[in-house]
Amino acid sequence: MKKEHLGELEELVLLLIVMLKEGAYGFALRGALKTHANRTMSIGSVHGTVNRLEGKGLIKSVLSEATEVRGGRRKRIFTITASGTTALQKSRDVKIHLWAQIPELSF
Amino acid sequence: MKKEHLGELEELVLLLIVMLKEGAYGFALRGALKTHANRTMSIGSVHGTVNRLEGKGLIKSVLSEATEVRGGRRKRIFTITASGTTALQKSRDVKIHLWAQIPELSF
DNA sequence: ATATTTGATCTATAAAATAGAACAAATTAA
DNA sequence: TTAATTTGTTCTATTTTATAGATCAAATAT
Repeated sequence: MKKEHLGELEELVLLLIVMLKEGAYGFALRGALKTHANRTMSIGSVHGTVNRLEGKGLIKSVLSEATEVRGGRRKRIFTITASGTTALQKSRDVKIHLWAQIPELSF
Repeated sequence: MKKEHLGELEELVLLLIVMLKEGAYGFALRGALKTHANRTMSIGSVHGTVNRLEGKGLIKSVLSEATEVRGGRRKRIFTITASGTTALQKSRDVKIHLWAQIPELSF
């Protein structure tokens, strides 16, 4: 029974992939997770998430050319797909709707 | 190693508990999940989530008195705690922040 | 050649999400 | 007064997500 909703981390990573644009690859995502969401994660965790996201068709990836920095290997660059965008908007809409009903949380 | 972030469903349920107020119990949550988030879930799933939330101290529960409707048993009423509210605000803040950086999603 | 650095992949485990059956208590009907 | 119905929670099992850490690979330094 395949789950059809975005996990919490999946949503974060999707958002970060859009934000980072051409710079969205493993280590960069890990860094962005830290600076933008205050999440310290292992690189394995990040790759587990993007692999899952790609398996669901919410993102796709291509290998970039190697750069000239010391050790700079080819990066796997991620970009969001149309269904990824839809999933993001859907989950955002639900939350916006719910928050709107709850003035008592002083949002 | 205990996870410290709100799962996707946990967040939804937390929000719904605040929204439903005194009416926040198992079946009502299941109904609200359907009408407000378009999620069809078994009652077992809902209770699994509230139990987890209570174990984390994000909500608490009390048994209400039985009502006089046919079969109306005592309900387990859930209310959010201070840390539950904090968790909700934290996760909301992160998303607001990220969405704000991504005008290209036409939010 | 061989360290060093940047990066992805593999393996294992814990936690979250999910369904469905079992159980319990109240009301209604026979 | 007891069987059926209704409202509700709890228990058990399984799948999917989340997580860390080690391993593997390729590029630049020395």
